[in-house]
Amino acid sequence: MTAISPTSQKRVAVLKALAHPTRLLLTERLMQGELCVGELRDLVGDDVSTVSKHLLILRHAGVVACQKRGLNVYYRLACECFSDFLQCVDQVCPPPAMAGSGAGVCC
Amino acid sequence: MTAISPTSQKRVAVLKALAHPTRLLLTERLMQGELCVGELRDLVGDDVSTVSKHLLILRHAGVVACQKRGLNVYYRLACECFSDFLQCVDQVCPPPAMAGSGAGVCC
DNA sequence: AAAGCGCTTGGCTATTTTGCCAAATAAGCA
DNA sequence: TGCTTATTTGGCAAAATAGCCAAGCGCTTT
Repeated sequence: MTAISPTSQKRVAVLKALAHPTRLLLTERLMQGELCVGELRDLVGDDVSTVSKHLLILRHAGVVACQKRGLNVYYRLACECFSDFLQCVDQVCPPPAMAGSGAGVCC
Repeated sequence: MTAISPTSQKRVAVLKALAHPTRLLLTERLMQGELCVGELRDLVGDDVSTVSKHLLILRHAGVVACQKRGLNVYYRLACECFSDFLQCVDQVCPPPAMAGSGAGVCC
């Protein structure tokens, strides 16, 4: 019955935000640079409203940030360390494609 | 409508496994060393069957591994790089408690 | 072999999440 | 001002997840 610490709560929020195929795809794509909602919708193929809600969740978790310019809202990563983060995820247990490539130091 | 890559699928599996307060707590605790299911149940306070199912999810994602010894099943982290992983999570956007401590390089 | 202990699995309900449509809002343009 | 475009919000039904109880299974001990 150990209580959950504020730090762990924040971790869960970030992890939850990224633990969805569409939201991870959006975030991975934003590593290449900012995009507006319409462009992101084309990328994932969902309804715009759905994409907008996914982006809200990512924003809420502090993963992405946005800026309105004219009619468009441009989204970008809230921090550049995201590629390091993905490398860490892959190292927890390397994905099949990378197994044996030496990329994962454990498992 | 971009398809999800096998690598991203694996990432989602890992992230999903950890994106639950109880499962994150279990995993954080296993950083200190292996424990059996009964001990982990005492830690989180849920029903044993619930804990067992959480552990199955973590095992399936490759986060933890287990070994049966006598009557008990002992769980441990599948790889030692997990503390690095947590640091990465915290850096995506530092938790309130660590904000301003210099621990997070971005946001 | 029978009973006890630790864990897992099956099954069920409650809760949460997802994703669509429709409507509302905001900003540029005729 | 009114129209069009880009995005967000509300609301709902479908799907996924969580957590409890009960039953099953494998070891160990007697």
